[in-house]
Amino acid sequence: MTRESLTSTALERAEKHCKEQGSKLTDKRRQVLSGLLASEKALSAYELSDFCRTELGYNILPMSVYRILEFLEEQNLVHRLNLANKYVACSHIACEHEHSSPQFLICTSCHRVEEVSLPSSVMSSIEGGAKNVGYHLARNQLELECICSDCPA
Amino acid sequence: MTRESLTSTALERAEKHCKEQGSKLTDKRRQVLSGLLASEKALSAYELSDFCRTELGYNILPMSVYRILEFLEEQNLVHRLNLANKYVACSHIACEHEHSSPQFLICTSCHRVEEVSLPSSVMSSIEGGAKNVGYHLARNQLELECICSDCPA
DNA sequence: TCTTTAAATGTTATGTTGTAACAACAATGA
DNA sequence: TCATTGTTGTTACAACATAACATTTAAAGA
Repeated sequence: MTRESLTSTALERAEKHCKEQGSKLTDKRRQVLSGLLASEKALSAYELSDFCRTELGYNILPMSVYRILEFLEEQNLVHRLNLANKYVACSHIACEHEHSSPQFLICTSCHRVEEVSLPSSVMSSIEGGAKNVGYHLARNQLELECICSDCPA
Repeated sequence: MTRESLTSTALERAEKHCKEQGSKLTDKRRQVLSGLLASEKALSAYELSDFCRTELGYNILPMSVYRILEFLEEQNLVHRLNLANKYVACSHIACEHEHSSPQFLICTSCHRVEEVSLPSSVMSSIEGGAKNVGYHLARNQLELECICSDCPA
């Protein structure tokens, strides 16, 4: 599949998904999501606003991007990466696969992101370690600073 | 041991550590480190500047705090938490214990931080998962959003 | 000791990221 | 149609971070 058809498939799925949730994927929201999909990496709200304008001709101010990203995150269509203060499109929009606890490998050089599934023993081991000191996980999300195969070490 | 004596022990160790590295723990650096130790939680550079001034009477502008935190991080006396954009004093300054890969449980409510040691199998399992998709870890540091025992869920 | 040099800190300005508050507009249902 | 709600536009500002240069302090060598 080409990137374009992958993106359009993802947008169809996203629209359907929103409808099922009783909300709507408006034009602006579709534009923001398609921008994030097209960029193929993690972007800050400001970067995404720029990308939408310069690459796709969509004029969306950062303030709106923030709001729309918040909406898309509630719909599980994008993920917020707190480690990088950036957002990525969920890599499972276009496939049927249902993800459990999202785990992200973030390239600190080019900001490409790989969404992986580590063995559940990892998360339970971490959760156990936290419990030992009286903490419990607020979020089942693992974010790791990495270097990807395209970037020099 | 009281908190005060723990802090002064930590400061002594820190000074010794710096000397061994051929650098110096100056007055300002000591003040910043003691502020972070006294706060007993993770603080941003601006929060730490405030804390030093209002709680300890040390007047250090944020710009200097940033520089000093950078120095202290190089010395492994403080850790930068990218997940929270804050800093914590290393919990191993005052003890002999040498830490391997630092792993932090961060209370998203009160910003108390627990520095733990998870079984090495966890990190190697994560590293393996990364390698499978052509990534490798840039930093052996795990940061997790938690709720601590003092805060309501 | 004096001088030179380097290191540390002070100061000001500015860039970046994120949010608050309210206005304007659009869609929906009675 | 009108009222209600949801979405987007707009402006202002708060918080976080760094750049550039001045000043002070410490260290090292003559």
